Amino acid sequence: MRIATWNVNSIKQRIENLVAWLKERQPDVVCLQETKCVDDSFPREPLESLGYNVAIHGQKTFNGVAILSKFPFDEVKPRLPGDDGDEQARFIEATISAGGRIVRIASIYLPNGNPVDSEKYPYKIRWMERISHYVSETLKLEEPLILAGDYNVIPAAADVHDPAAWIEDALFRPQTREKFRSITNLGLTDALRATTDAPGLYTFWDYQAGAWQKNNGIRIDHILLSPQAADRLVTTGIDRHVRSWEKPSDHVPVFADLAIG
DNA sequence: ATGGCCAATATGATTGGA
Repeated sequence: MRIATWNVNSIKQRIENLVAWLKERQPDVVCLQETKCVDDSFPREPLESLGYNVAIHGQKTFNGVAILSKFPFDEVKPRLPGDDGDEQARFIEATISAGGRIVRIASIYLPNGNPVDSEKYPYKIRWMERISHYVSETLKLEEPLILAGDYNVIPAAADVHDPAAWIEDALFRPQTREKFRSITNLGLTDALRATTDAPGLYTFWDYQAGAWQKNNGIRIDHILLSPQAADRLVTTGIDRHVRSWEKPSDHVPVFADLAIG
């Protein structure tokens, strides 16, 4: 099974690039973030005609997550548990059966958290605590579990072009990295870092200030695996060439191949 | 990492993103 994640920064603006990339990379499952549209106007048809089942959880203007899967969905659940008052569409979970095995997949769009002296940072931290709780509960199922998405977390200095410039930022400040480690320390494997130690592997380049041309990037899109999934990890990749296409997202797809299904 | 961008909103200035 090939599973990927991509923050598309508007599904409507990116549908042509998404279709082109799906044909090229042929993923079985794709977690999308920042779809930025309500469920009724999500462009399902071009994806369904490529053979994907489509599960969506969107809202007007902002956020929005989705899962595409060539395997049928057994169960789909939007919303991260732990705060019924949270109206932001940042989480959807689905289970599929692949190779006679239940696989649980979540598409995650973790809050940015900037500026750190606003309410946005405590919201990010609370969201990370909710993910922690979800992970500790879900790992008890001992299933292959894949949490893929835009975490808005730079895990380590090797994951940013200029670490010093980011040290106060909500994506990289020590408290954020500490919280991220507390999540992975529950027993999750960062798929990319399980397959390579190379520095300079980025998934996001800002539209501004020539960031792409200068390779001024950061790695914030991650595929995290439960032990039952990590044991079947074969390889990973980042499709950075997609950033140079016409009308690009500021993020590029990340994928992992698992020996499942 | 801010000068420089992009998307959504009923539209032209504001908000959000990272």
